[in-house]
Amino acid sequence: MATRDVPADSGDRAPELRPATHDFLKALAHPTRQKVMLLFARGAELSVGEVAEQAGIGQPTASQQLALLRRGGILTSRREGKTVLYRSDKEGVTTALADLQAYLRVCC
Amino acid sequence: MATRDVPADSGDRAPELRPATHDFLKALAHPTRQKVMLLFARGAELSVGEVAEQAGIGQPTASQQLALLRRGGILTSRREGKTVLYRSDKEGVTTALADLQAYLRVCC
DNA sequence: TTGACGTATCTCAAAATAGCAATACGAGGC
DNA sequence: GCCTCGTATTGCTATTTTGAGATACGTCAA
Repeated sequence: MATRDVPADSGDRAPELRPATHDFLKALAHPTRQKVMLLFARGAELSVGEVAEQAGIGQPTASQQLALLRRGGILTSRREGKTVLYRSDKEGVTTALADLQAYLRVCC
Repeated sequence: MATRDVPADSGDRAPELRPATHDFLKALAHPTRQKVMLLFARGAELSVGEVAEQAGIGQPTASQQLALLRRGGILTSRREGKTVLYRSDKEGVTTALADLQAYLRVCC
């Protein structure tokens, strides 16, 4: 019963992936969301409708996938009047990447 | 027709994730496989049966998940008589991580 | 308030995935 | 050859995920 009592990284290294990093991996592990992310190159800030149009998906689908990417710490959003603008979350990505590397250092 | 003619990184940057990196992300984006990977800490070399037992999963399931991890470039395998021994693929992980970072540099 | 516009949520069908039992394959030992 | 052990593959079902249509919510203008 001492296999997963450690919360996050109490000691020298992280024993397993943080839930946030798991969401990060799941968010990126799908072609549609990978394509969506490329729309945000160079710090572009896009509305849900723009993402839907440029990615060739419906508006509800875009809203859902953007929410998943935000949960994964890859995007952030802010309201601008009626529209919601998304942009990449550089800090969230850095954090997830660091946790992933720490995990891989342990098991590889 | 000029959306995905580039093989990997012919120019300055990688426009999208390589298929191998996609498999890498999918392989890691699941709790069972994350748990399995922790069994390979410190360069441990394990048979399919050992993984099944230590991870608390059936032998066919272990075989399948190990195959997915191998396809993702995270594990390698070799035969030793009747048993097949898996261990982490340090080089594959490094390659996938580098491609992932290049991708994130573009879109974030 | 009402109406218009953009976004989020709900509901559902199709597709992908995880896991197991049964079974086939492969490598020794006899 | 046959038998045994370890692994891979084959169905198969249960769960999850994707994507779309319909609809509710939120914000602004009039």
